[in-house]
Amino acid sequence: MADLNFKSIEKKWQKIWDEQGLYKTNLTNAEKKLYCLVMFLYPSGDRLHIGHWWNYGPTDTWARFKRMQGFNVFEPMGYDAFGLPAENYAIKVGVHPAISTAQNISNIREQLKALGAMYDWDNEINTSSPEYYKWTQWFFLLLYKNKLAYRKKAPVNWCPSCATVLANEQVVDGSCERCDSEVSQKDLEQWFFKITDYADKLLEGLDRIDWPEKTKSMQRNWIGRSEGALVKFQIDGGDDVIEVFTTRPDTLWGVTYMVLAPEHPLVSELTQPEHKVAVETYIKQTRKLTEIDRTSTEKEKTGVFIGSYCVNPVNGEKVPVWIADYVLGSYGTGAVMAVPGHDTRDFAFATQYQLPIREVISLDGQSRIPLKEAYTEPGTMINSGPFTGEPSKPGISKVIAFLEEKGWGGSKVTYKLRDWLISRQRYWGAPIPMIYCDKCGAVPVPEDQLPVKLPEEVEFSGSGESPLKTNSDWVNTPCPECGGAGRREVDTMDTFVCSSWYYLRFPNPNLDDAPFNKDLIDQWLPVDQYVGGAEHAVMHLLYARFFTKVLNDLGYIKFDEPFSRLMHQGVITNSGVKMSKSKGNVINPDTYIRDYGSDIFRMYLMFMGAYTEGGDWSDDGIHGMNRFVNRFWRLFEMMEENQPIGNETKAIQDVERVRHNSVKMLTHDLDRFQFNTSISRIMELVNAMYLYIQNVPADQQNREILNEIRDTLIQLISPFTPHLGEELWERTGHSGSVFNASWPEWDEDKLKTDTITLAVQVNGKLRSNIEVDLDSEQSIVEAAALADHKIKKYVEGKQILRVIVVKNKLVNLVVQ
RNA sequence: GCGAGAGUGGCGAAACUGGUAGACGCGCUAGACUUAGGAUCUAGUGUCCGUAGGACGUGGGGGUUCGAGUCCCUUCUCUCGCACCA
Repeated sequence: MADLNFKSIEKKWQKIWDEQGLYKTNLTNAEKKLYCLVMFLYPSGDRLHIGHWWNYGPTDTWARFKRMQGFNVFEPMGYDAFGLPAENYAIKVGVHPAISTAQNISNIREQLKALGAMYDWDNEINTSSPEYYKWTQWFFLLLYKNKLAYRKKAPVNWCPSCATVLANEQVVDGSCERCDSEVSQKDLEQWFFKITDYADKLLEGLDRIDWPEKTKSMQRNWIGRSEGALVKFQIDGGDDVIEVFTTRPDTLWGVTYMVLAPEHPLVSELTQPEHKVAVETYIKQTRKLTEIDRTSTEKEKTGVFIGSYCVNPVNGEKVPVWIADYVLGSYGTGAVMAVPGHDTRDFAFATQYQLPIREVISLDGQSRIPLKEAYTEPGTMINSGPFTGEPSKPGISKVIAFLEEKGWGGSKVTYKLRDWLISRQRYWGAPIPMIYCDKCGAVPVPEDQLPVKLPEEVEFSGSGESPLKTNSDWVNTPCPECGGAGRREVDTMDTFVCSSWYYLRFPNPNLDDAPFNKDLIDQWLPVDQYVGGAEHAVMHLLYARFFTKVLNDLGYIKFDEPFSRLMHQGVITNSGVKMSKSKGNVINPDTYIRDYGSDIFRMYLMFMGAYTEGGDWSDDGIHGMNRFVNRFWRLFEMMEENQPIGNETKAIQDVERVRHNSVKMLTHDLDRFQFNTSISRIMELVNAMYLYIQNVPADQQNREILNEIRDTLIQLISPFTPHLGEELWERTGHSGSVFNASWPEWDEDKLKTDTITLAVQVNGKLRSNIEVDLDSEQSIVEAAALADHKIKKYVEGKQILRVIVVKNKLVNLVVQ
């Protein structure tokens, strides 16, 4: 047995796996199926970095472990291949995105193979291939037909650097999620998916899935369901009605003014001539503010009176109408009834502009006028007409009923969630399959004409005009309805549309008459284990759930949640800074893989720390992992050269105990993605083996048990170092792949020892250790503890008040 | 500002329902084998004082308990998420 040559064994086993099709999943058998999916990757021109390995390596280790536990594991990989970087590259260098993407994919596929994962390469998918995006377009039409896709002109988020609009989810603190540029507002006619129709379903489903609580709460937060009332305020001396949404209808009697968002449609109509200049100036100012400035809680509240009044329906009072930028046009009705006595924002505004503050809720029914701050807690309704004296909490529904009865309003649920804007003014995406005809309007492309292929000949300007516009041959097409002159939609779809359904495609990536095979995916989905970055919490993960729910509603699939269990890998930083190409601090794994091999590198990553935590990159310990894996290898070398031939039974028991303990702990830890502690269990077993082999002569060493432990060791390490595992499995005379061998079992009885060392404490402080029989009675333990010579001096001449015995753990003597 | 999570040796980190803090590893020290070793093996390694043996130790302060890294209160620091949502 020669020194470990990882290069040759990696190549050797990758070739064998490939030839034997070891990782081709038999999808016709869904018994004990396990669909393990890691978020697919964007094929950029860069090499895979440490973050990719951190994402894919451990997940593959987990999948291999599950396979050995007897699961029929399906672990596919694909490419989220549409997107801006390829197009920006085309603008800069002139290489067509289709060419650069194909090149990147073929490079990345090679790198992925070096990782040695169990990917089923026959099931690879590429979202930019016509065979795939045909079905992305089909989904668009499906949503369109079901009134879940619509076109409207609306103020939308515009990223000047990406030269396209963005969905709300892609705007982070007023900046582009992708490039950090400040996002501005533009009025454009765009396509939306009606995800808001699914707000309640998206909320409800969260209770049924095993996801990190944090992610679920982010989604709940994003959906932002809020229950309250809609109240109609008639304009004084006019026909117009201002509708407001409020969660506190119980404070209706405390309204002293009304605030509209500056962009509210009634503003211009209600502005009186003498206020016009001020109002217009204010609106202009608001426009200039970025979303961040406008929604900053730090900012002092501003606003102007527009000259009109409206009437509070419950008491007939005239209240002035203001506009203020703290009221958002996009939430609720874009109008707020201001109750400064019981809302901190209204209070601040009223104080600023000396508007009246009225008290209508009181903790105990006693008035505290003048209020020093808004009282926002529940209490007793006061100065509230017929409701005076009512407790405010139940008062909410009573007032709602009252409003309904009078026709002044009613109950209402509002959401923060907005419809998903999917149009992008870019080239490298799936074309939206719509045609505009002067006679027939917007006409969907008939399904049998899909895919609407991306034309190759376009001009990439990056100007913000859709590049597809520049190919008039492509744009001009007959209207499918009337045959007259039609024009194709020139925007493409957000790439999040492509990734909203890719997990459905993997089992049947080449199906050409449907996006997926219903029978097959009803058996194989939902995904049992999904792994990916937490940054997708309210984007991809919300959109994918939406798609699944739509398909479920329309009867296409049986399940309504795509990912049963979700895990987020942590982030690997470099000196505390998140790695990114733009910062130029990306650590390339290539040199490590060259020096140590993919197995050792993967295992070192997993040993660094908790998977979900991530951590700061340092290669300080990689040398130690190299040492360990070589030590592991040498153990086999030693056993081969100096074959154990005895049947000694005493010392071997210690090794057996470690073995069973290692198997037990590792099985438990691996299940929960606790790779670092799993690895330390293997190390413990290796250490125990070394001790044994070095202390017991080979002619006495228990041959049979050692051979068993040897096999166990290979099985335990294989998910971490798959190439090494296979090599050792073969060298120790096994036929077939170690990944077809079953995961070792442990025997609880083997973990026990006859005697056990107990800690002896006096007044809670450790003073000695005693040896007693396993499961000894309290009286025996107590006597043994008192007999201990070290303990004697702590107890002598003192009164023993209490003796606490924790079975097989410790004894604590409480003395005075 | 609100919410969640975290803070443990020189370093990466362990510790199940409160029960011997620091598993496993890096680094370091000593020894062995060596022409040599940045290889390997063995032993040691929380801090302080020491001869046995002690004292102190999980961000700080307080509490509950026979016993607290773990539970409670308070405070500091960091990370993440949300942030005028009516």
